[in-house]
Amino acid sequence: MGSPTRPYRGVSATERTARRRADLLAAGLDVLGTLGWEQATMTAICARAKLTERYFYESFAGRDELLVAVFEQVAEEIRHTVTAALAAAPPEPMATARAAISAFVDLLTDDPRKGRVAIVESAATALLRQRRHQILGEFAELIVTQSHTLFGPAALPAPRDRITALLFVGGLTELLTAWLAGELDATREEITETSATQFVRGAIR
Amino acid sequence: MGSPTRPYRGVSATERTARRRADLLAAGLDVLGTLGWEQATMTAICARAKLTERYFYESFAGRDELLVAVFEQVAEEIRHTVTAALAAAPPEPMATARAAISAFVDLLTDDPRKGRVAIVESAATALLRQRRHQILGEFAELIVTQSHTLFGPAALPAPRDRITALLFVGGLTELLTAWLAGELDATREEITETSATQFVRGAIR
DNA sequence: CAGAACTGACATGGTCCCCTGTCAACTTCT
DNA sequence: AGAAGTTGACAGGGGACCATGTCAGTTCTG
Repeated sequence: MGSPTRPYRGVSATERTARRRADLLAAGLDVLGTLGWEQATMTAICARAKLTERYFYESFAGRDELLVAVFEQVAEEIRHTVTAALAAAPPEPMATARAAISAFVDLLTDDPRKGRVAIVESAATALLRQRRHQILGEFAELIVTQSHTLFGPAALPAPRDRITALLFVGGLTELLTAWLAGELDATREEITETSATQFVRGAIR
Repeated sequence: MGSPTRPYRGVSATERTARRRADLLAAGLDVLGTLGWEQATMTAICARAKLTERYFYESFAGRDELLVAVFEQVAEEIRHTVTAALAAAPPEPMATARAAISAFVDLLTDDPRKGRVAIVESAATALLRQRRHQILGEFAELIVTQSHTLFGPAALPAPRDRITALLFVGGLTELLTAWLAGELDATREEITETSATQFVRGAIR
């Protein structure tokens, strides 16, 4: 059974495999984001996608590879949303921080599955942790850049800029974990406002 | 085969089971802290402890229960070390923060297995995450208390005090993850100093 | 229309680990 | 010394999931 090459039901071969891949990713997001990693088995994901295991291997080498792909899809969406919010915000520290943070929080709360995948389940396996860690590092880098453009020479010098940025992104994820779990008696505004304040305070010399 | 009740090789029954439990915990710390959660199977832990699976069930209901116990043992050690450092430090903000943070960092670097268990592997399963999260909350609470005794009326009001504390403990774990993995080009002093500064800055109105 | 590709449902073997059970060797107590 | 408790080594059933295979039915192509 080689790769399919012919159209079927009016759909080309490449489009069919692409569609199946997308279905698997959607099913993966659904299972991982609602039932968690322990339940996110190949069989369960295939069942939810209404596809056979054979089509799993058509697009992914194994379970981990799909889960990483799911996570990266969410991460990419976050990155896109946040950079868009950064671009749209007035070039003033508090406003910029507020815009970026609330765009992030909105994304995670609008679709709780993405929130859970991005923040909770992304620490389940070694491979996922590795990617999560790497992406958090990229976000920290983004924050470093922003700090320097916002504050210029008043920004922290290296390596304190990066240390502070890591402290901030890591803290934000833990904070949101607690908040999304309902363990923190605080409003959305208190969360974003306090976080933004902490960022602005911490990013200057 | 009920619970053992007689001495054996000069050791009482309760002491023997306690010893086996301790051996299993030590083996669990070793495997979890060096090979990671995926390898931390009951069989592997029993093999390292030189005990049979039967003695596993003597002290623990299953794999998860032992791993949680391992984590809590490390957490308890951290709590003890940090509160001792807090008590010994001069009652001045920067000195207090420095003392607590470097005590924490020392513990994690002196025994890297504990570092990995406390920070990395503690997010592996749902049960572990739950405990980890809960304990991070307790540390945040500790920070809140410290802030109020250190800064008095100048400390942040609720819920901003707690938000900031969660932001800080979460950030510290992520920061140390990156640093312990060697991905951060910074010295131990830069880490503790920058973290302490961020805490002191963030904890006041 | 006939043959080949494609699809979905299902089956099968394999692996790993959990969990229980057996048994011989050793220690303790009577 | 003999009976009973304790220990370590190992065997084996059971379950979950992975990975591959079979097969009938449908759709396309020549």
